[in-house]
Amino acid sequence: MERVVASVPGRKSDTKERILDAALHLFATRGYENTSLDFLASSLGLSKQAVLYWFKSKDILLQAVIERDVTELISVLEAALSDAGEGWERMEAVVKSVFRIGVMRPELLELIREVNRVDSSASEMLVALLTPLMERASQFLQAEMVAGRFRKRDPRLVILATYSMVLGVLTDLKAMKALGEEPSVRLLVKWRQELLTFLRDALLIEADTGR
Amino acid sequence: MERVVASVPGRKSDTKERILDAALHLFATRGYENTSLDFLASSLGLSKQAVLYWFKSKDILLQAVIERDVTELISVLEAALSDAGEGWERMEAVVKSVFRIGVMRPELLELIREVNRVDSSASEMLVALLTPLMERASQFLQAEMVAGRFRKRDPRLVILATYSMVLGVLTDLKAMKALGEEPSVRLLVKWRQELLTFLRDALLIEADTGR
DNA sequence: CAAGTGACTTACCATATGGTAAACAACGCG
DNA sequence: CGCGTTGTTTACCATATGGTAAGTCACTTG
Repeated sequence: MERVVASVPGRKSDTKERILDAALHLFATRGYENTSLDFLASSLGLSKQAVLYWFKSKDILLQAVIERDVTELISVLEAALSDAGEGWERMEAVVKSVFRIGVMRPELLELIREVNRVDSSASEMLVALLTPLMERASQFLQAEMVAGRFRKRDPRLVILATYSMVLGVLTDLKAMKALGEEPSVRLLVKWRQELLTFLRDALLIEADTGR
Repeated sequence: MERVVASVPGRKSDTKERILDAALHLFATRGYENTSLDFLASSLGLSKQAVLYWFKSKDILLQAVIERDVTELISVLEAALSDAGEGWERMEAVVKSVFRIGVMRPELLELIREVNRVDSSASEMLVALLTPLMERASQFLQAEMVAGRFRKRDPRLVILATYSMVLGVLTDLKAMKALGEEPSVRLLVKWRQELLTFLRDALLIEADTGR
């Protein structure tokens, strides 16, 4: 409806990527059902059919967004889960990674929330993508517990709780409003620290790691 | 589409309540945009116009659901926040209340998730309803911190984190699937206990309350 | 018992939506 | 230069959706 960049109809266009970008943004911020192909297309200065040329259906578009962006997200987390040192350091690295994403590309996290909600083949895809990561995280936690560094808990609960907490702090903006806070980067930085401490107290077994 | 109970068209019908019940259920499980008035009505054996007779628009229906059900939810929490003893006991009572609701009437919590997401006047209403409760909870936490029973944290973060965590454990079923768990009451009871311990470690200052 | 009212239903409608079919423009290639 | 390919548009469509208007039917009340 505004962005009539009008790339030459000829060859080699970056349209596909631009559609994926817009879809990520709109699905995340306005919701999947609430984003029509017409709206999405015209926000790029395209007709709906151009979108349907690249992605045969809306559902397939959603799947493509997930495949591109969630895969990226997961690889970032996988990296954090592998790189950093032992025990708490590693846990901290993962949480910090998520926060970094939450600040720089909040739409990625909102997309996950959204896909988790929508009833489509896309959500199964998300589960399939997420499962190995969960499995790795679970094994990490279990190892830490056996080593006596983390309190013994059901690792799956720890994951789900942490996941919900971090995602919640980063995406539940409406709830923030009810708390009388406007979300800002400054606040998120502060809360990241507090949340890490919160998690540490909950997980780590006291061994005066330098309080 | 099936439930053609056919109450007498005459007087005094419970239709209004039945519509609210169905709306709560469908909005929570299928989402607001994804639930058409036609579908909702026919699930009650009514025509769409009967629904529009009681509620002038879909948005107003959503607001009515919130007004009826979220108010109820909040009063339950208010009660938990007032009744129980001091310190951790009270915190525990609140969390247990939420879990009780999550087990017995999961739709109530799912509705909150849903409304938090939908962009409508309804979400402002939710914020308005939730704000006083948040305020009370915040004051409670602050008092506990001053009294030296709870660790000193930003109360709003504690609320948001706890809120997200509990709601997440209770509603993020898809995430559970990725963890290889089918949600069941048995599991929830177990996780309620674990989550409480998790929270206690994070919040309570050690004073050997009977570890 | 006639008029009104409460609780619906049937008819209807404008609009939005996902999607199909076909035309069309620019380019690369033989 | 003609011709297929790629990317895109214009036309079109069936269906779904929220909502309006008016009718209907039973019961209540003056």
